[in-house]
Amino acid sequence: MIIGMKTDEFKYELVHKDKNSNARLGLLNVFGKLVETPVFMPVGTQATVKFLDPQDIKNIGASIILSNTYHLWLRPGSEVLKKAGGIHNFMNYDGPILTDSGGFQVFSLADNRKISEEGVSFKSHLDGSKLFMSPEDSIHIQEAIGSDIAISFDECIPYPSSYEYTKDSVDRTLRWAKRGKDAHTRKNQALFGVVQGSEYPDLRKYCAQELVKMNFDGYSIGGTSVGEDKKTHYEMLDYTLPYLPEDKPRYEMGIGAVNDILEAVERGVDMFDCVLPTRIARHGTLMTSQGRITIRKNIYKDDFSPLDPNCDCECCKNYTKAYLNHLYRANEGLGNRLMSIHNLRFLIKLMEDIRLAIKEDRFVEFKKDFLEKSNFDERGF
RNA sequence: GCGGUCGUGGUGAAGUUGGUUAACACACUAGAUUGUGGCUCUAGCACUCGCGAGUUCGAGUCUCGUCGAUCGCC
Repeated sequence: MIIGMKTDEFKYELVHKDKNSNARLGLLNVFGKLVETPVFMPVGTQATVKFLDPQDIKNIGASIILSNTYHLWLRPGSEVLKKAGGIHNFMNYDGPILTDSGGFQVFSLADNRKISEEGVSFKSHLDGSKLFMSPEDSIHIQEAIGSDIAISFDECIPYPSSYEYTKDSVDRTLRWAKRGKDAHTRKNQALFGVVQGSEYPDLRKYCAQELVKMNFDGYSIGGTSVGEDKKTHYEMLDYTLPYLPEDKPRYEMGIGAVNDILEAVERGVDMFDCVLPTRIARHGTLMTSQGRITIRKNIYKDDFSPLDPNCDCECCKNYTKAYLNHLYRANEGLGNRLMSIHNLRFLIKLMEDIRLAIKEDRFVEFKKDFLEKSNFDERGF
């Protein structure tokens, strides 16, 4: 907590705007806990960033993490989290936590879902039981979880979707946003609305403007990176960001490739989360200053150099590629932990560099430079 | 010494009454991975059935020999 920072408010402060782009440096006061933006939020779906404990999370420089309403609702359930005194107590992590609404999971991994005006019925991926989630349910669960930032329950539609379907869906998502906002009672929890609208400029604009009228604490941009090409992806941002207020944080959901992050920051996005760094780490793919390294390959079995000589993480400072190759092949938990730490640190360090570049009005050069030197392919990892 | 059983890829092993491209798993190799179902998904990888000879149109599958492993008996 910073002295003078109010512990009872959620506030975004625009610190500096880059002279040559829409990139912006900001400070987010999350009820007394400080988050510098642009920021990358590690994902801890089930009240844990897989393989990392809270000390690891702090050590890599993460200032806020993400968790998930759908997963925590199914297990351990709202009652347990209430009894625990909220997710911070439960997982022994005192930093800010944002919860996704569960909307995405209902659409991405639950079977037999049916969307109605009231909400979504679907089958649990754990035991197949029939469940139902309404926008109000999502908010109530997030209040029980006790996250610092809650997200409106929205429909993340596939790409491509027809204009007609998208229009209907946007209207429903807006009605759901209103209902969620009306159901939200916690004063010490911020609530973000989610802009949908697929690739359609007027629908993105409409959705953003209608949400802004409802005056949320921040605005998420959803429905990107769902199969569209990069050009379309960035256009979706172009169609959305001009309609979001300057004094509120903007969060693009589910983004973690370096080119996507840089393009979004350039357009004025402040917050990101993604499973990408941790998921690919567990599968043996690492993002480094030399480009992409697939650690499971045979060429690393006796390579005793560090994973990334330019990285300051626990993994790179203390261990060799050969050791990581061995840990991967032996399916040892330590490998998952070290490689997750590295990939997260890589992105968090990128965000630190981005913030410095914005502060010094050289973001555009920084971006160009980074992309030229990074050796990643067009996917951005 | 006698009798039985077995001998298939890096590994464990399927292989009907002998019949097209030798199952499957692990390992290995190469991909995938963006609001997380950690240990996932996709694809590839065996001129060959211990060795030699024979029977047959055709043998991993039958016969003989030989080498090796293993069990039992003396």
